[in-house]
Amino acid sequence: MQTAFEPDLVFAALADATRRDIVLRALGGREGVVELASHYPMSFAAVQKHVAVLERAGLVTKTRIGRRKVVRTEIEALRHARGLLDQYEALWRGRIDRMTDLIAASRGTRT
Amino acid sequence: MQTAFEPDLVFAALADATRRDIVLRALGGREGVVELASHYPMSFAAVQKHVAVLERAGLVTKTRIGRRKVVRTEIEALRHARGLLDQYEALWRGRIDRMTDLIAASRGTRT
DNA sequence: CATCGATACAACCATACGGTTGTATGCTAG
DNA sequence: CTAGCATACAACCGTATGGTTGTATCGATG
Repeated sequence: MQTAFEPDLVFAALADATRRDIVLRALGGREGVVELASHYPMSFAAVQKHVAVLERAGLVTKTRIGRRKVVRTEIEALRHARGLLDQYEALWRGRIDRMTDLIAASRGTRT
Repeated sequence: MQTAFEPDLVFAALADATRRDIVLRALGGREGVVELASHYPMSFAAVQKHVAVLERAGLVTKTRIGRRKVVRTEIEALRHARGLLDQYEALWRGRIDRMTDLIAASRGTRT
């Protein structure tokens, strides 16, 4: 079972450049936390925390391989986030339609 | 000129349920800050701060109408955020393609 | 001009966040 | 079993965030 989609956690996780970069690197699903950490000018522990944030948000998963844990991006979570923004746009279009309807209605039927 | 798209600010702004709701309500572009505040169980000043966060992120704009300032969602900013997630997915597909290429290449030419 | 309604802003508090270092756990290899 | 690498976690620090209340500004109106 996957982690439930929590918009707060997902958007908060994406609100940091380092974490967005980790998401990109983890698309390959080959690097462990040490390899990931080597790319950033901060301590290993800091990167580990970022990975933990991404993991809680469901954006990445870790799978043990030997003595390492490989980090892999969950593309579905990204799609889910995108879908939420899609909904906003759909609602927006819905409002436009409704306003258009109102205008049409008021032109036709007064009141 | 519009506010530059700052992923950190945009995603951080979207990482709060109250702010996401304000974005939805402001799609209509009719309510002032007081009207918006009336929908939430917090002080007027708190809602005002949320609106300010959204404004800094470029997700909403305020326009003076009489003595009120009407808050309206900038749908383009939402599209922009969605576009970034689209790019992630595109990159992901790119990786798949590249991996497929690698596999094909290694089948042909052995390392 | 005095007032009132709508908005803005400052000061303050508690908690969360991003970073650090240090210590503990888990696997793999000799 | 011991050694060592990869990972995890705890404690700590400075700053940001989300909330509060109180005061100040701005614009319309009597």
